[in-house]
Amino acid sequence: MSEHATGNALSIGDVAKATGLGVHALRFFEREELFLRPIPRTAGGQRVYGPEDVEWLLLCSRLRDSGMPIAGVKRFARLVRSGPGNEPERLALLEEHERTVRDKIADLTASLEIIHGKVLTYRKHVKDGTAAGLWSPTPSP
Amino acid sequence: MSEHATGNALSIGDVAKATGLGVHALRFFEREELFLRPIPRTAGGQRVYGPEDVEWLLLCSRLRDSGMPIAGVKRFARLVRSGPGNEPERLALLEEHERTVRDKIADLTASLEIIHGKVLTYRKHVKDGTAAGLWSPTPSP
DNA sequence: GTAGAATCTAGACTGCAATCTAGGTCAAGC
DNA sequence: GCTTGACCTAGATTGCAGTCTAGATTCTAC
Repeated sequence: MSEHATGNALSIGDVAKATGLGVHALRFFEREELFLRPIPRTAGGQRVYGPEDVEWLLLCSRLRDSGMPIAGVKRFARLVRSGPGNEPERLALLEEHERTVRDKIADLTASLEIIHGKVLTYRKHVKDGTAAGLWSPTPSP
Repeated sequence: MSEHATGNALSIGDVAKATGLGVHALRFFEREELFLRPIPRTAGGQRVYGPEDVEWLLLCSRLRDSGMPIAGVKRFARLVRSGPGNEPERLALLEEHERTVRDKIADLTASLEIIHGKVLTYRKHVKDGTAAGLWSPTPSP
């Protein structure tokens, strides 16, 4: 199934390579109903994916990596699966997630500033050899 | 212990309020040796914290919230506890964490761009009423 | 036609980081 | 002095998100 694809059929291993997900994760996602359609099988029962499944998985990975829980992806998948008519709900879900990602970035940036401040302090003290007694959390340790 | 502090003694509940951590988490942190010193106790066995413990916990929270695992915080605490002389190691640990935080922010920003793109697409289609058929992961769903 | 790689299922297991439980003890206000 | 709320320990449990196992089957290449 990996070779000279007659068109676009992909094995689970191909999809794993293409998405960076493990085969276990792909089967898990299917159990969790994160796909947009029932993945077809060969006569022998092996999964046959199409490129659109890979596309979808890449989006799912983005959502997951940016902190959306499986349950959120599942809700989005369910909306998409249920066809046209619920676009405002999909939009709301995405907007909500966008907000949480922005908040996350803001939090990380705030933490980064503090951490970077510590780094600068330590660099200075290590360079000067004046490091003794360094520790108290702000702004020293 | 919460009232008119004679100086600065804090109960576990006070510290929980001050740091946003739960009392369970504070006891857990102590078992994990994340503190810079053994927390003293009253005659009756109750923990007595000082403001410096709160300061330290606030830094720990920043490190945790920015993705440093407990084991990392523990290593840092151990370095600080073991006194002057290892500042270059502390610096290395903080620099390493700073790098991972920057990477995390970069990843989130990349995801955010994709998500925001979807949001824009959905907004447009919902507004136009042309939403039918929207779904394929890039750039539609 | 057969060896070896890849895949299948159901279900058990992992790791992290708390969080909660049970069964008490302690302390502060009235 | 007593009630009520905060606190104590040790250990069990939770939740999330995979990840792995075992044992069987299928597919691919020679």
